[in-house]
Amino acid sequence: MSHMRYRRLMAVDREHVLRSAAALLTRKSTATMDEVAKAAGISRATLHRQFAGRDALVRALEALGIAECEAALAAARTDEGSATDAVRRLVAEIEPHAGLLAFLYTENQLFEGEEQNEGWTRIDESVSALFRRGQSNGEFRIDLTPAWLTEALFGLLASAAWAVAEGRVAPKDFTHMTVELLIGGVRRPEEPALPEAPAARKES
Amino acid sequence: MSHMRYRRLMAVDREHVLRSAAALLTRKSTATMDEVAKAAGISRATLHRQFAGRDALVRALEALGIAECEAALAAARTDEGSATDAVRRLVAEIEPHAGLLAFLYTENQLFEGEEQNEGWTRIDESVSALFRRGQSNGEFRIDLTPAWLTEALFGLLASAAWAVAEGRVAPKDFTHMTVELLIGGVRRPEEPALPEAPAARKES
DNA sequence: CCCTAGTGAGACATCAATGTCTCACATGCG
DNA sequence: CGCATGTGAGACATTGATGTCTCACTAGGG
Repeated sequence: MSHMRYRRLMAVDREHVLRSAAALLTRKSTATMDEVAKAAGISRATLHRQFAGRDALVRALEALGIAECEAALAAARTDEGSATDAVRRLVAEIEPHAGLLAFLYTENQLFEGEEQNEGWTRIDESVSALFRRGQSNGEFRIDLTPAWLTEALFGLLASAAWAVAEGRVAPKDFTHMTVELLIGGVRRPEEPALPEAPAARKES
Repeated sequence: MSHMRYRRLMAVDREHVLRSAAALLTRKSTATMDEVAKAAGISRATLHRQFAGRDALVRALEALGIAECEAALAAARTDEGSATDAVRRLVAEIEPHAGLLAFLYTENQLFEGEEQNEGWTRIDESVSALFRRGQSNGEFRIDLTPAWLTEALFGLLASAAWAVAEGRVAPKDFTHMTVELLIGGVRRPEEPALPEAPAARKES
């Protein structure tokens, strides 16, 4: 935005185009280049000037998703405090971009080739490291591999994004539901012989 | 299979075609009708005689997935015993078909229309009922809605199918990882003041 | 005020997947 | 041994998305 003034004329805001495309493709992953252009408020010609083709657009979205994941990882400071809280922060940071993630998740075209973006590898390793840390310090169970926990985290994020988009869960519950299921599972926490037990954490 | 002999000539086994298509599309969801035909060992013409088009094929796969889910629900007897064990049985029953489920999951074309197959609705309700039962009898926490838990279950199944297909987790761990994460979450179960605590359930 | 860069609109060719058709062939049946 | 049925192979047209190009227009800079 801020650098827009430096461009001559009403140059297309590449960032805005990407956001629009992400929002549209999240809802309709088969959307046409024409639809993407209209959603961004530009013509197909201009869209094609920015992104050489649908493939280039998807790649750009992938890069955007990777950048946002890495930004979220940095902002969540996953190496500070308890691993549990770090996971909470991480999910909260990623939440706004879960829609894009869900879209990329289904774009298996990105993964079936040999040359899959190394960015995902780095992200996977960062998240895995977080789970490994939690296992090392006794917060997390050790019978679930960090690789699986990482997969599950992104899977739950995508599921939550879908569920919200479909109106099956309230958007405000996104983080809570994702994080709480991942952290604590569905089982009701056992109450160690307390006659009066708090049913569940009331905090919304 | 058994009724094959009743067909004249080497009539195409519709069931076999569906299975092949499911297996292929699970790996490469953009596979061409020609590829699907080759994978099933038949010609494109014959494939097209069985399924009027790609759309019809996907619909048939959807029906197959629904049927398998309902069969799994029935076999798991989700209304017997503890809800926790019922979830375990359900995941174990669905596991063999998780690949197909994962494919259908990404085929959002199936859901964006207005007329989405009511079979999914019935399945959702059955699974939701199971979670609701677990909440009613105190096994499950009540701050996560049954709708979300249902979404999460299928999301985790799809994630696990992907992770196995990509070789990130061992196929034999599928059920355990899915079920244990869903049931217990990632947090290590608290050990109520036992000096010598079993680290984690050893049972594989 | 003129010039230039960037845009929108549309025409046009291309390309891949698909739907449709024909025809030869094989196999089981009578 | 013919016949009928279902199949494989391929040709062909269609369709929809895409890539490419031209051209007029507009808005800002000099």
